[in-house]
Amino acid sequence: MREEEKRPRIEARAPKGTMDILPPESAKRRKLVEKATSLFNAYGYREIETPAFEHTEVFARGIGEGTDIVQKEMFTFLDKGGRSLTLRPEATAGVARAFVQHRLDTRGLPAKFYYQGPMFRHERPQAGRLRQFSQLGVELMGSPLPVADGEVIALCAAFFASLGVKAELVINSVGDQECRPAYVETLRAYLEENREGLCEDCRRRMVDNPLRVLDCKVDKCSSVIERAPEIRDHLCSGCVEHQAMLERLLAAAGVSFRRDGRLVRGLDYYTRTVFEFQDPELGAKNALAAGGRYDHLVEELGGKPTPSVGFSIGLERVMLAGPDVGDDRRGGIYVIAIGEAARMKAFTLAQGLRGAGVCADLDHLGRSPKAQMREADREGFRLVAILGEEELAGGFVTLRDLEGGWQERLEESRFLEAVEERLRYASGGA
RNA sequence: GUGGGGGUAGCUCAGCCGGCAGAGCACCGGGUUGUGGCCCCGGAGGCCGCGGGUUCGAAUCCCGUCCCUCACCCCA
Repeated sequence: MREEEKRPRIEARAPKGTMDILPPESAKRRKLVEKATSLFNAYGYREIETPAFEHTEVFARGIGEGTDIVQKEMFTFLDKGGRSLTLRPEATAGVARAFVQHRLDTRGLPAKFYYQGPMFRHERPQAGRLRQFSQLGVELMGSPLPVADGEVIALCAAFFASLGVKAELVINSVGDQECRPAYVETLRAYLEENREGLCEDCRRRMVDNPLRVLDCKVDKCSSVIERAPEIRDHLCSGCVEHQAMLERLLAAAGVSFRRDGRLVRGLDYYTRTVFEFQDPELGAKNALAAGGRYDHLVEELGGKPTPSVGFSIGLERVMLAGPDVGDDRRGGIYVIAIGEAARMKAFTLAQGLRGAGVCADLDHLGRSPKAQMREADREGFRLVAILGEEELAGGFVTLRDLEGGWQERLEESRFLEAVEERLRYASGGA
């Protein structure tokens, strides 16, 4: 005991960039996830779970050695055999790896998966950016056609619509292996000529990833960027047609969008379509969801060419956008015992209710009737069962409705049926 | 990795021209020998982030340090 007092206090705090999800919030998140996954199911996607960490090469190869994610944002560690492992910074590379490992192409294409779970990036946290965060997403693998892009984008739009979240869709094409290399060279040459007008970061970027200069928000660069050659004017005919068809599909589906030639995503695997759903009111971290086509990722990881498209939604960011996941209705029943004799009865009554599938709780602190009542109210119960000397003697239970305020006496034999009846009107239950 | 703001009760914050550590909300109890919310009364709850310095005296001034937060880069 004395020695324990000398030990320094432990830091009872979640690590930087991580957070605990506490009750009212946790229920809201759960509802949001359920809403999303049932929507994914409705579109024919089935769940895939991949590990929270992979061999580091999966991400280095898949996402791209030159990306910020791989260069500075990965949680990487060695296992006891000296093998390098990395906590997944995103899900697509792992899904693609699983696709290759299990020869999922042999089950018939396209393969449609959704996933949900924590991702990890070693970054400085800020609003809407955490080191551990949750993503929900889908992958439609094996189709090169614009209808695949159109489907996943429409699905994502439907998700935001169902939550009443305003999310503005921005799309672009980053070209493919046929036209992008030439464009990148054109762009690099242009930037080289105008390096005087670029910030330091961009001078560095133009060497290993010129596309990202287009994303720069530094004022100094804006005039150079505005006059820069646009990918749109350098796409090959295949990419032009793909983009045009996608836009027609979106228009036909009633999905509105904005084209932005400067939208460039930070992952190297994207080809042709890239898109983001942005919340203009959310501030700096305004991308609620993002995705695109990745026609060569599966080959890159050792599989057959498998053109694919997908997106992922940032759960925490959607939560910040104030999604409508329905009201919390009162439900369930709290059993109040008055007097010691009644406590035994209250316990068995609660057990009986629970056994019948009714949400029921009771006092665990031996508190006064008033305190039990207050507890029932605070915890959001719809009904209260009251058991006292009178009830015990008369063989009945007093049932009170906390929402309506009325109360009634019920014969014990008819009690369960009556409770179920009342709660049915209250919809759902806690 | 770079810059700004901030660490005082569970939460949101006041106190900061040094002089007894406060408010609102939340929590617990009472007002109602067995009845919630509203109201009234009471109670509990603090290494004033941590370490050092100045001073008779530091939440307050100085130095260091850690942490949180917002923003940049980048990203969901």
